[in-house]
This record gives sequence, structure tokens and C-alpha cells, in this order.
Amino acid sequence: MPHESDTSNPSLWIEPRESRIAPVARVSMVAAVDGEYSFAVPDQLAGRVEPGKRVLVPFGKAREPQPAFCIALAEEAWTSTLRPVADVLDDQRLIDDRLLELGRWMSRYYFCPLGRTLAAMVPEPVRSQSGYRTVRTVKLAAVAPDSSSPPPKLSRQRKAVLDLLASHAEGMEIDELSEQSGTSPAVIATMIKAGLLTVETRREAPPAPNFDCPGAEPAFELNAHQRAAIAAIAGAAAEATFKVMLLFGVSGSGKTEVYIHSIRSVLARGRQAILLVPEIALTTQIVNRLASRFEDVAVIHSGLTGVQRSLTYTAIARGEKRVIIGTRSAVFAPCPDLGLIVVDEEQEPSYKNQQSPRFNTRDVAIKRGQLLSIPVVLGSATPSLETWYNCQRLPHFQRIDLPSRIAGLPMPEVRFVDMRLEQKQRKGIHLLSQSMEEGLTRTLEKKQQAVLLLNRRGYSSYLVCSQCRQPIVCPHCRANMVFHQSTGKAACHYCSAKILVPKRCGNPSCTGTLIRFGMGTERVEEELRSKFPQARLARADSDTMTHTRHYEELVRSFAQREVDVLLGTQMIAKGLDFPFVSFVGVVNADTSMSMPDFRSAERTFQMITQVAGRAARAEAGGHVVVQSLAGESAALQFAARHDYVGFAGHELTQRQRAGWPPFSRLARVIISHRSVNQAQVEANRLAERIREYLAHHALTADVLGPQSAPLSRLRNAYRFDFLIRAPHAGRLMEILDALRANKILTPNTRFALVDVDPVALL
DNA sequence: AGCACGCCGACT
DNA sequence: GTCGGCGTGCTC
Repeated sequence: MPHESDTSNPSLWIEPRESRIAPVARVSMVAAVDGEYSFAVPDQLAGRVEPGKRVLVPFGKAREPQPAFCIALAEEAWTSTLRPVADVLDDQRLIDDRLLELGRWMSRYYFCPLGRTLAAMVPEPVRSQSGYRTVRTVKLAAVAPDSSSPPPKLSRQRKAVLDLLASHAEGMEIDELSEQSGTSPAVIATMIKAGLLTVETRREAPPAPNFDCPGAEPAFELNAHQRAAIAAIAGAAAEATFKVMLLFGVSGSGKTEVYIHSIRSVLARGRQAILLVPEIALTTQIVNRLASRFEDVAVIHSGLTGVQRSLTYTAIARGEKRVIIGTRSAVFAPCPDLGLIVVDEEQEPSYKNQQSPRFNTRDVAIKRGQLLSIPVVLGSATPSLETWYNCQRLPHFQRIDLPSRIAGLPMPEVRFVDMRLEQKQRKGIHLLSQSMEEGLTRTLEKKQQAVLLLNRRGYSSYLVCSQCRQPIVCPHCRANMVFHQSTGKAACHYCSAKILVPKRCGNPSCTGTLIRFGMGTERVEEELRSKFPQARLARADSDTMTHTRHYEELVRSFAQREVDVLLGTQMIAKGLDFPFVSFVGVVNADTSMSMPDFRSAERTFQMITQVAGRAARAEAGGHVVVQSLAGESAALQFAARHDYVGFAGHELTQRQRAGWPPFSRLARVIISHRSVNQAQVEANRLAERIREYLAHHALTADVLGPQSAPLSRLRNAYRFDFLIRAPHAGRLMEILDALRANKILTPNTRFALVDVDPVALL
């Protein structure tokens, strides 16, 4: 065993070469390796290695060089111990400086290795240049310096080629050259071989797909509130200052027109705009409506092919596409001159990426706006409490109200039915209350349409105690369990746990008998069919809507009034705007209430408001009936009065009292392991280490848990989770940075997963 | 992500 | 006694 200064074996001794200043590439691996590493840039790659390009580097003990993102170039003193970059993978930069900066922030904030973050920002087809074609440009070979020798005799064809190229110094493509000189490609190939011509190959993007579908401008005039909103947004965009503007307006208050005019003002200044939407499949209508009002539009959605995606991305980077409409990933659109970002329905949980990096698109949009000094518009009728609170406390958050509804229509009337009373008063099991039936009857008589919302799929039902009305809940997830006729067991839809149905209520002081309280769409459909045999019915849930086109077909038939009653799950609460819908029924408002989450009241309020909005276009004034087992919670009462401001005030008080966001920031740490004990042990150990660290460094933050995680036993692993709660985002990031630096918790900590700003604790 | 180092069970 | 299982930790 050679000791440190052993020089007897030359192979163990690295000759200390003279240290010199030379280019060094700072790199982060595409693989899930945290941290930045340095590699020397060899002379033959000088100029080609650039930040935002991928390189291959001899990393670790791997035999083959591994892909990495170059994130910076530095002139540094280095020694021969620094290994050289092996190759450069991209000839164009994939990520510009601004996006690189955004990626750096995301990597820190969302606790994800930088390389993985950057990889998530650039779609795979873009990295592999899908749809690019190889262009071969032919040029004259450099003239030999020896001009004294007589020019060689040339055939007529060869001379034609050379003459033509003489007047095209920039070179010509082979086809073009062949055609214009009247020479066969074979002759050109021979000339290349003979060294008379040189060839340069480069990869070039053909034109991107065209998304433009110009439509007519609507005839109506903007109201004063809309004009004021547009002026405020356009003003901020003109000043090029970072500002977050909450456009707060109920459904039908004309937010979309404000988006359109604001974006136009930005385009008029020659800049680009991004419009983010939660889920394109569910919002095709509105996306098409938006897209038809602009030129140079790109719509980014999951249905694009790799080639379309790659070419669209390139066109955006070239500034050829100027309005980018899309879901999560569109927030990374490589706009060279971005002037505005709009986030529609900013409160939507689908903005949260559920894979690493677990970013919230809205917050990334805000960060991007800050880095670029441009305004970010957040639109919502029911803003997230985070945004609402930010508007109250932060100077750069501004609320813009759109208080009135365009057509001056009244808000729909909302009524509640307590299903516990209903069941006592009525014989037999009824999923639809008398109020619900009356509402449907009236709607059908008036030849109008109805929407019924339900939160459970399948032909199944809850098991509820006939005495105390407590439902059977999953031991793992605390969510209501669902009875399956076929197996006779109760199942949890979240973690797939199944238990034999007990005979009696689990509450020891009650021991009432269990009754089935049916909630499945199929079961409601059955009841609807028997009570309203004349109604034309359509059902939309994840069982029947397996494809986007099913959904589109449904929307079409509903729009053409081939359907009277649309029954469906959450998906129908969004995006559908039809003037003949005058009745909306919520079959059970309880499912979202039973979720073990501090946000359940907020979600319930949003759900009721959203679904009530479906009845908001009815001229005669719509009606909403909400059935519930839980009675009227504060959230339901505020929703009935369409009082978001009141709800927000009430709920913020609750949150402050309990120390939940927005009065704190959370990072959820999830530990999963195949063995229950191991999962618990690991979770306890990690939580304890973090507690110690926080206490030792006098950091005002706490650790809540661990506890058996809802949704445990997911994919054959038991899960435990705990929360790191910090007073504000800066502190949370500080803590996560420190834990990362001290290797207490890293993105690669075994069995652990970190979700910063979780949208659901389920 | 790879790949090596390290410490416990079935073999020529 | 070794060969090899995969648990743990590091990679400029």
C-alpha cells in the first residue's frame, strides 16, 4: 500500500504540471446527481463548449462519458487533475442565460439536481432535434495559393457549377446547385471528391407547424373595468417592471378578453407572450377561442408529436411564434423577448408538476417574470389563498377586480340539501334529493340543460353508519372507502387497500348498523334514468372519457343540445361554457371535505363556485343544488353567497391560527419502503436529524410528523411523511440548502422524496 | 445514473 | 476458505 508521498511508482504519481489559466466548463449531470463539477475544455472543443449546451464528460467511474449540461464557462487556474470534456452534444444552445438562471432557482427551491431540472425544461424531442433535416451546403474550395500554374481545363458542366458558386459566396444546397447549373448531382459529387468543392453539413429546422386559425373579432365592447385592467397590465408591460397582477373576476366577467388585449399590447411592442392554462384537454374550447384571435400562435399540448414539439420550440426561440399557449411545460418556452406571462386559473392544482422537479407552474412563471422584469398576470374567480394574501402584503402584487358580469346576468342561486334530513324524511334510498329532482324537472320542462357533478366513479357506494352517520374510512389514507358489490369488500380508491366490511359501526360508543350510501356515476345514472326516462343523458368520468376525442365529442353533442343532462366527475366542472345550462347539481359535496388536508375548505369553495359557474350563462338565472351529508360548512355558506372575499377572510384567519400556508411554507418529505418498519424507522431518524439541525442552528422552523402517509402502500411501498414548516419561502429555501450542503437531506437521500409547496397532503 | 467498495450466505 | 449477493456512498 503506497503511502501519500510514494513516488516509486510513476503511474500513481500525477506530475504536477504548471498551473495555468484555461477555460473550465462548469457542468451538472443529466442523471440524478446533485451538484456542479468542473471539466477542462480541450483546445479542439474551445468555442463549441457553451453554457446551455449538453456535453459528454468522463464522470466518476463510468466507462462511457456521461451527458451533462454545461452551465457556465470560467477562466480558472487548473491543473492536470481536471479531466477534459469528451464531446459537445448540441451545436445550438438549448437554454439561454435567462432560462438557465430560472433553472438554477428551480433546482434550489424545488430540491432537484440542476441537470435534471434543465432536462425537464427542454423537451426530449428538442434535445434530439426531432424533425430537423440535414442540409449540405456546397462551396468553392479555397483557391490554391499557387496561381502561377495555368488553370486546369474544365468541362462545360464543371465550369457551370464553379461559375454559379462564384456568385453565391455563401454556398448552395446540392439540389439547388444541380438544378440551377443544369448539372447532375453525380457530377457535383465527383467534383467534391476531386477537392474542387467543399461541403458543410448542418442541421436545419423546417418550418414549424402552423397553429393559426384566424377568427372574427367579437362585436361587443369592453366595459370600463376591462379597459382599466388592460391599461394597468399594458402599462406595466410598457414599463418593463416586474409585477404580479391578480385579475380577480367571476366566470363571465370577461377575463379572457383582458388577456387577449393585454397580450396584443405586448405584441405591438414586438415582444412575445405566454398564456398558461391548466389542462388543454379540458379547455379546448377556450384555447381555440384564444388562438383564433392572434397570429403566430403556438399551442403546446400533450397531443403534439415529437417533431411538432421540437419544431415549435425552435420557432419560438427564433421569435417566429409570438403567442405561446400551453400547459405546464409552456412556462419554459424559449422566448428570446418575452413581455408578458398570463396564468389562467392560477389556483388550479394541476399546475403542480407531480414528478421531479415538483414545480408549481404559477410560481415558476412569477419567478421568470421577476428575472425578466416583466408583468405576470394571474387570473381567477377563486384565487389561491397564497395569491390573495400576497396581494394584501406585497407591494409588487396588485389586485385588479372585474366585478361585473358582461351580460349583466345575475349569479345563479345556490341551495343546500342536508342529505341526512332527506334520508330521514324519505322512504328508500335516494341519491337525488327532492330539490334536485324539482330542479331537473323544471330545467327539462323549459327545454334547457343540466349538469350534475359527482366525485366518485364506478358503481359503488360509501358505507355510512345508520346511527352516527360516520363513514368507513381507509386506515391508511383516512379517505372514505367505497363498497364493491362484486367482492363484498370496502376498497380505498387512493391506495387500493381492501378490507372486509365490518358488521357494525367502528365507533365503540355507537355500534349502529352500516348502510350503503351510493355515490357512483353509474348508480346515479340509473336513478336518473328511472326518474327522468325522457331525458337524454350523457356520462363523463374517467371510465368513459379515455381519450381527448371522447371528451371533445361529448362537448360537441352537449353544445348542439343533443344531450339534456350531463353527469360527470370533476372534469365537467371546468371549461364548459354553454348558454343553455340553467341547472347544476352537486350530488355530494362531501368528498372534498373528507380529505385530510388544510386546503379542503378552499377546494370545496372552489369546486362549488366553479361548478356553479356552469349555470352562470343562463339568461333566466341559473340554479344550483348542492347535496351534502356534512351540513353547511362555512365554505359552503360562502360559496352559496358567491362571496369569495368573505371566504378568503374567514379561511385566512383559520390558516393563521393553525400556522398553515400562506402563513408558512411547507416542504413535505415522503419516505417509502417495502417494509413498514423500515419506512417508519427511516422517517423517524430523518425527521429527528432535521429537528436537531434546526434546533442547533436556532432556525425558526418546525418538523411536523412523521406519520403514516395518506396514500400509503402506493406501488407496493409503505409511506411515512413529515412536513418541514418554515415561516416564509426564503427561510424554507435556506433550510433546504443547508440540509443539502450538510448531506442531512439531499435529492438522493435513500427512500426519501421532497415535495416543496405540496398542493395536496394526500 | 453507474460503478466500486464492503460485509454476510452457498459453494468448487 | 472463496465467490458473489446487493446495501451504501461517491463522482470535478
